[in-house]
Amino acid sequence: MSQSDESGGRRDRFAEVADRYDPDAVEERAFDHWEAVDAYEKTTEHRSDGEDYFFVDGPPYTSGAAHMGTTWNKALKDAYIRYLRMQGYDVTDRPGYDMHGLPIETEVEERLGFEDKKDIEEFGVENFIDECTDFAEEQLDGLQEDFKSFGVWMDWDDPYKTVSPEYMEAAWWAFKQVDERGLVEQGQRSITQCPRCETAIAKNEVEYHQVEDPSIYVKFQLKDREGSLVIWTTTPWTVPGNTFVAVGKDMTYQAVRARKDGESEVLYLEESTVEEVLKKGRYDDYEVVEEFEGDEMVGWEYEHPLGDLVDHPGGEHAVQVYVADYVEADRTGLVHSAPGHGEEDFERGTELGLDVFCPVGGDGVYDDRAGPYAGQFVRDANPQIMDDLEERGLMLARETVTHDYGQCWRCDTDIVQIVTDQWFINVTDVKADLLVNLEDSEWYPPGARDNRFRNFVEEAPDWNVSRQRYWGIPIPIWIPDESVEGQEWSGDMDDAIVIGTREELAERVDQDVDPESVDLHKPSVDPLTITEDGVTYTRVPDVFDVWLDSSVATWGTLDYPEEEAAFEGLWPADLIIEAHDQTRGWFWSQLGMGTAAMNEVPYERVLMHGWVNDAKGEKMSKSVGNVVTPGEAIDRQGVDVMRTYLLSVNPQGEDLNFTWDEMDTVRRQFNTLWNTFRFPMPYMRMDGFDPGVAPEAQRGEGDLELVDEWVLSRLQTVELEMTDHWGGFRHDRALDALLEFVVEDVSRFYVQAVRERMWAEEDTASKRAAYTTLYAVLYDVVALLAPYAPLLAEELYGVLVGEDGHDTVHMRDWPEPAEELRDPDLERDVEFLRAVEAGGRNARDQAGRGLRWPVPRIVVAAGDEGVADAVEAHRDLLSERLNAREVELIRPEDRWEELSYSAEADMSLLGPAFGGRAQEVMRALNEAEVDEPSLEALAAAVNERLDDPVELDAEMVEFVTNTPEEVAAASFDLNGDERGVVYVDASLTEDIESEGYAREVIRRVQEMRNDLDLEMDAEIRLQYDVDDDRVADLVAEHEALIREETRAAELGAVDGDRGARREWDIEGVTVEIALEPLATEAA
RNA sequence: GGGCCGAUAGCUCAAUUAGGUUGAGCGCCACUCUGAUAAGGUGGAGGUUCUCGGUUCAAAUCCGAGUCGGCCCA
Repeated sequence: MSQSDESGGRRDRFAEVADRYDPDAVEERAFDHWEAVDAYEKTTEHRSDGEDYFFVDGPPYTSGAAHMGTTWNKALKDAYIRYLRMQGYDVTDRPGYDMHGLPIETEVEERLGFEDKKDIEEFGVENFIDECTDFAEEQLDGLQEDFKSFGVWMDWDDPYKTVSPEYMEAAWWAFKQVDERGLVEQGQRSITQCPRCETAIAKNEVEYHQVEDPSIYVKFQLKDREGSLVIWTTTPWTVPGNTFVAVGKDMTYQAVRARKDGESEVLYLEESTVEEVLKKGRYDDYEVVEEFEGDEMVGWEYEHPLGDLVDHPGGEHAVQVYVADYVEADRTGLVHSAPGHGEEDFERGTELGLDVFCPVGGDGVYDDRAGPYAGQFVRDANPQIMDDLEERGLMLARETVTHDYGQCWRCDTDIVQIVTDQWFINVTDVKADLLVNLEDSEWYPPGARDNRFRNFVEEAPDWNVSRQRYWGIPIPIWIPDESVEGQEWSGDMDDAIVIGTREELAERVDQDVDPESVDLHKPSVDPLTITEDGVTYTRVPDVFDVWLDSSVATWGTLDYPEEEAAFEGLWPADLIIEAHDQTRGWFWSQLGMGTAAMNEVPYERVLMHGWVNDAKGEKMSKSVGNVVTPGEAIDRQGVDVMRTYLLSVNPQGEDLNFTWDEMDTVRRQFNTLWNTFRFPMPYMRMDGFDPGVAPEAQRGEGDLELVDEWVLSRLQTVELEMTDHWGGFRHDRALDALLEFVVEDVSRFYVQAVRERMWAEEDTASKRAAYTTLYAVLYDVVALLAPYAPLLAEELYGVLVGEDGHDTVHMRDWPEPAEELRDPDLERDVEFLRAVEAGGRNARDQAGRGLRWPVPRIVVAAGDEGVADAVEAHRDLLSERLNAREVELIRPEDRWEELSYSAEADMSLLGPAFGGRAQEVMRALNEAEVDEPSLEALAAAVNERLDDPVELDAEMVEFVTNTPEEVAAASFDLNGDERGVVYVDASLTEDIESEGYAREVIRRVQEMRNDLDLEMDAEIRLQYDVDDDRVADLVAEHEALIREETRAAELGAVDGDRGARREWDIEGVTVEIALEPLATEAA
């Protein structure tokens, strides 16, 4: 940090920059600078009067570290926040963290060595919640440090946390709105339950794995007719709960008489399954007795297979056959249905008005109604149930099957499907509103909304928001305390109390509560009771599904309802940015909650990005070992390169395949960028160039030359394009435009073109014009770069402005293109010229004449008017770029008269046509040379050589263009379209040789200067001897040029042995060069 | 098993909106250049546009069926 000063790493304007771009050094300096000048605070303050822009951070879950996907997400958010600020907006940038939920509970349970809920109860719920809080805060700190290290600017001092009282209040408030709209209800649902965690878990929290389960075929004996229905199941433990058998309405069933060991019985099976099932039952043979359509079987009664053991409620319509649309024609085509377990069974059973019988508790253990199985864990009871069926002669076949089965995502316990009381938000009641509100959000990419999201919303079931756990927002429902005699809740929400705020809580509960300081977690609110109209209410014990927490983030971010002003002014969110997995996550939960609570979608724009996969497009996973962490990427190439790489790919829904190669490419481009900045600094410093404090105002000042006007015009065009791309959420394309401009236009063309002007020792108007132009370009480039590579941009901005300007580049306005500097015609002309130039270099290459040697002339045969006009208008530039004394232009309608044409004969056509004269004609053809490539001219030339004229055919000949001696030719094209030919006359004259040799000498001197590590403007004593009198004279003609280019204050013949000396071979001539630096004047 | 998305040069992507000879950058090879030097210039190799089938004078593009990868759901 030797170069830093008290302003925190900002250095003098035009200070010397390192030879190479060194991300570590740059980033350390920039971070220090930010801290020293309070760059973040100053930037937000700077925009505090701007138009509001309400961005909402989707809160990452506080378990686990930031991975490359999180990094991409935060880099995107940071880039847009920076960009929007540069556009003048006052952007809300409060980060958030999702801190409740089962994942953290299980982490903590694991830490404490807990097995199940009983351990938690013993430990104490309050203690457990404290542990969860500590764990979540610890994780939050880690994540936040990571995000800061990515150069992300958000309000790190004041993140919103889903565990804070004001945030939890936001959830309560929303839930109360939902209740007031009549959309809250308690109800039974078939849910996926983790028997270890003893809670419902969301379906998207279920993971599937391969397990081996029983696979049994069971006979259900019919009551009023002979025979049995045959059903198939992999869950014998659900057979006690059997309430009906489902058939397919239009499927065909057969009654078959099957024989085995001399006995026979009638079995009912779907027709296509008969063979297979009877084989499994080892029957000897069978005959089809009768056929039925599914709906003909409705109402058939059967004996419950375990009816004698289990306390099944039965009921008038139970234990019968019904049709259901979930039946498929496989296995047996008859589906054992237990509304107390399966989801489809439940729905169909409820529809049919059947009692729901679920003799299983939340811990997966049978209750007393299960008779002999009571007290057993359901899966442990499987063998006994199968034995009982066997004993009753009902088991047709008993096998095992390996299939996918769901398990809890946190503790890997196999789930059970049971029916329990849960709390729901009835989103299905407002399905139409959901679909209307969804249209109010604008998605990038648009198809994600209209296909994937809409499909999901259309199919979405009611939202089960209750969890029977501890670490979450308590559900704010109080119902009559049923332990009090004479009180029983009606199940009607009108007879329940829903609390919406802390204030309301304090007002209504029987106990003393301070709304300012109350914590809303279970230990605080569980003991609170409400007594109204003689009825005492207690809170339901459940907590919210953690997805409900983040669904209120748009108002939670604003501390609503505690703070009202911000909500009134800002809500709904202008923009959210998350990955495509959130379609069914946060994008959905917010739409659901927003619609249920306020009938609005809480966000106006969605940028939906993808996931980061490995180089082959496969998911990064620890077990596969293909994970790349952000830390590794930063170690290898730095923060700016990593960010810019992540921001260089399409952000709209597509996954990113992470490759080091691509990241290295960004590094190389930054190196070029770095060199582009480095190049003019020494000159500007030496000349004391002062761009003033408001460099924008200087654009176009001084004697601008064509290239200056051109590069300024290109800059305006690039700004236009970039702004356009940013507006369409394609910042990746904006980045392409920027880097192409920097690398192709500024570095490879403009800097090349102004090199000589900057090198001039005297203070010329031309040099100053080059300074102001390049300065203006670089000044805007740092701004355009800032959202992508905020640290590098900071460093380069510091080099450009020193102590002037803003404290940080991020306070800058996004560059506004200046129409008056934009000249599309000029840009197009230069494009043509660059094409011509490439052709010229190609031709020079062929002629073996490097750019250092001038050529007397080039001739451009323009293929069209556009090229011709461009060459005409900018001859000087072209002659300079191609180092040609003269540029001749041949317009498309003309022909260069120095070309001649000859022809090659096609003997396969000449032979048949001319027979014996073919040889003679061929010779004449090959010798003929004409001025224009026409058949008439050629025929005339040929016939001149022949005694008897012949008729020539166009097919017989192929024209060949002959260029004069010493002339090389190359065609050129633009974007693949051929636009003409460049001819380079590479003939030598004394004049040219003189300059060529002189430049060869200069080049060697430069190399020696370089070897001596001389400062750019260090003066030298130069001596040389040329071992060839003619060449010596030629070189001597350009001594002035040599002095100027090599900063040789003294020039003469080699004398003595002082200084560095070296012998060179230049085109076969030995040249001895000696040089030494002259002492600089006293410093 | 279902929905959505993707597959084009070794890599990253463009060309798909009206069907008309598949392109760029990077990488690679050869030559060249040497005061931006971990650069610059010129040339070159590299493609069954995932596969199969269909529509069409003509398909990377439209239709159908698959394969592989991703997300979500079962």
